[in-house]
Amino acid sequence: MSLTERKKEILRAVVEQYVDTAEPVGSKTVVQQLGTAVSAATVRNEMAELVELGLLEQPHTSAGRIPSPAGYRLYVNELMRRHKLSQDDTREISSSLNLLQASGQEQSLIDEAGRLTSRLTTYPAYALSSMTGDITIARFDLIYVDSFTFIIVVLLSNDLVKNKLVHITSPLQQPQLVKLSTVFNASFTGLTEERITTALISATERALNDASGLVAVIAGFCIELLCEVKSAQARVSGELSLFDHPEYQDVGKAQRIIRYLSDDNKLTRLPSPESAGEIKITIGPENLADELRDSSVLAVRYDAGDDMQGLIGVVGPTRMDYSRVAAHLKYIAQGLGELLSGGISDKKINELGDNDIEE
Amino acid sequence: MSLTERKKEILRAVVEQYVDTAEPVGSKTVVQQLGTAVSAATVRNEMAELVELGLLEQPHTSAGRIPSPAGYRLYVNELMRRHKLSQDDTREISSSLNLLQASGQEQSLIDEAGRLTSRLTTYPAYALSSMTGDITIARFDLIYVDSFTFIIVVLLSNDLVKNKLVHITSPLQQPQLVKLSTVFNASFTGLTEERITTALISATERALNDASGLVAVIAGFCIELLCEVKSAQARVSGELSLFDHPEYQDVGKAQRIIRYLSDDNKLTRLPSPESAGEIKITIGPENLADELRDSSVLAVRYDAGDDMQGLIGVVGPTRMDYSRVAAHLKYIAQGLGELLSGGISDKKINELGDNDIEE
DNA sequence: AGTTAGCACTCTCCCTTGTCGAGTGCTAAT
DNA sequence: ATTAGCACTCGACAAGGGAGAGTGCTAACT
Repeated sequence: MSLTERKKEILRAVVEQYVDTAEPVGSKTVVQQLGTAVSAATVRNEMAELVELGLLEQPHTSAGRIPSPAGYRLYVNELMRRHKLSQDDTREISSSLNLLQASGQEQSLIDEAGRLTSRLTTYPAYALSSMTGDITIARFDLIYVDSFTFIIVVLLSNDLVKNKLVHITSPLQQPQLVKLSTVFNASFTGLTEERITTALISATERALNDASGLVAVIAGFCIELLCEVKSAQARVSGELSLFDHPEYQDVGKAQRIIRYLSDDNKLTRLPSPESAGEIKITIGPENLADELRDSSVLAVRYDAGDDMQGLIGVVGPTRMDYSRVAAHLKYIAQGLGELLSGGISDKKINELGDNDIEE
Repeated sequence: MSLTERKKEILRAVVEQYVDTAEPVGSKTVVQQLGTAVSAATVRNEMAELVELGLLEQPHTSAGRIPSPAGYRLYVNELMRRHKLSQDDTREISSSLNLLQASGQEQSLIDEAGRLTSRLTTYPAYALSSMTGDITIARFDLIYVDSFTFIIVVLLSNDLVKNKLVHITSPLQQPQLVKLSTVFNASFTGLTEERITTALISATERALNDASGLVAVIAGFCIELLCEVKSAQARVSGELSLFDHPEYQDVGKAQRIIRYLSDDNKLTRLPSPESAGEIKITIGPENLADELRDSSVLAVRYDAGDDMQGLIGVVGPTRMDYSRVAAHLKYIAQGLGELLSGGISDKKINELGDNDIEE
């Protein structure tokens, strides 16, 4: 599919104008936008051909043109210019992320990245993270509080610490706790969740001569932990910003999308790019999900060290400033990746070069 | 203010009909609703007087009547009949709460109560909790991981356990950690947040001969914890259900309320009942906040033991089935209170008696 | 052959007009 | 005090018409 240079310019003008105003674009407006001096009539002829090719659409006979999904696609693939983030934007992203980095909580950092994305793009954003590497228990401590109470503290291989206060019915003395913890450190560290089997648990029970079910409680806590940490975390933010856009003034339409986004399972099935830093753009009917048929999704992957990666994405109307949103996404993903993997808090996020867009 | 019995019946009929249909109620409809055999004309006269008294309103000359805020108030205070929860409802509440009780997380139990409230009432719900008693540190442990890493584990007086993994730049050996923890246990336990002063911190630093700022880091963590736990937690759920009601079809109006609810500070300033189990109903303009001027708020207080209490509330249109919502709220609050305070997991929540409504 | 001006045509938007029905307020009779 | 009757008011809805924006087509121009 090779269009004349002029057709491309007209298509670009229509897309950019329409993204800006949300009104069908007429031939006269295109002439104004276009640098080249051609008449409205010429542009009309060209636009008629673009409709023929399926790149533009006409809401009705005597209205201007709007881009079709295929038109957006072509625009995104070939015509889109790189959007340069403003100083304000880069500064806000860097400072927001660096601030949270200080407080240290991984999940809240990812959440914040989502919120930030939503705020800057004015569209709902979602953030997923998942662990790729195996997570195991690195270390195990039992703290004696009183004879009916102790605390389990578990250090995971990804440096997360989890704890649980346990009340028991039959008294227990400190030496017994120490023994318990020694055994657990010996036999439960370094194991992934699947390898903590019932066989292992009952073997441990026998070794410790435990009839009170204490071993089972502690082992259960470990399994729960490992499952929880391994499973992908999804968080959506800024759902309400949908209503700020004219295409979602219809409450039902917006609600369908918000409902869709609130389902974690569905989120994980959204399109995702092949590698870190790439941006995957899915336009209107390219979306498999019915609910998103007239919306577009942009997603970027971030890598945080070897054992963790995730996705940040945005959902909005097909009439979206793809270039601007892509630039934001890419910058945030890069920053997040650096913060999560390095943990080198002194290293500042640098300004970005250019954006690679992947189909 | 004493109305004739018939006026009261008419008012009740108008309120109940309007709550049901959301359409202004005409004299003919009232006659149908009313048991007594009177003509439409009589009802018209009566309704005209009720308008005079400010209890009913007329959207325009030739429309039916709708209740004014004062009308709702009178209805709630004097005319409302007690709503009996259905078996399904009580069963759903009990099982949802008991289920989460098992998993043991306090915050998530409160959250779930909010979600449940929202789902059952079909209105957005909020849930707050706050500690009334003083919270202190009950116990203090430092776990040695390697010479550059240790874990702080803190047991609070309300049985919460918190931890933090700390990386340090200058190496530290286990004996030093033990010493640190002994000193902290001696001087930081039993203190409320305000009593951890900079003076205390520097005194501790001197006592331990600490120049590395380690004491400051640990003390900072303690202060942070105590603040976090003391401050009220607020969670809103079901915001989107607003859109299911005709009075919030206007996106802007609904958005204003949702925005209002998303501000934790404002939530804590919402009206709250005097004592546990009472329901506080605030109708339309009785609300101080402008954003809620044409909505109503129902809130119930729950007590969970001596040192914790909270609020569950619901926001909806003034045209609301106050009786039904109040019954749900009261039942949920009672269940939540029992679960949080007793922790006696075997004791089932019993069916409720009657509801006391407080102005 | 590509480009342009001119012009009739089409369609939406918005305003006005007219009709219908629900519900009222008033009056006079019971 | 209650009721029947009746004129009146107002919103909802459909129909009609003018204005404006933009198109498609044709014929002339380069």
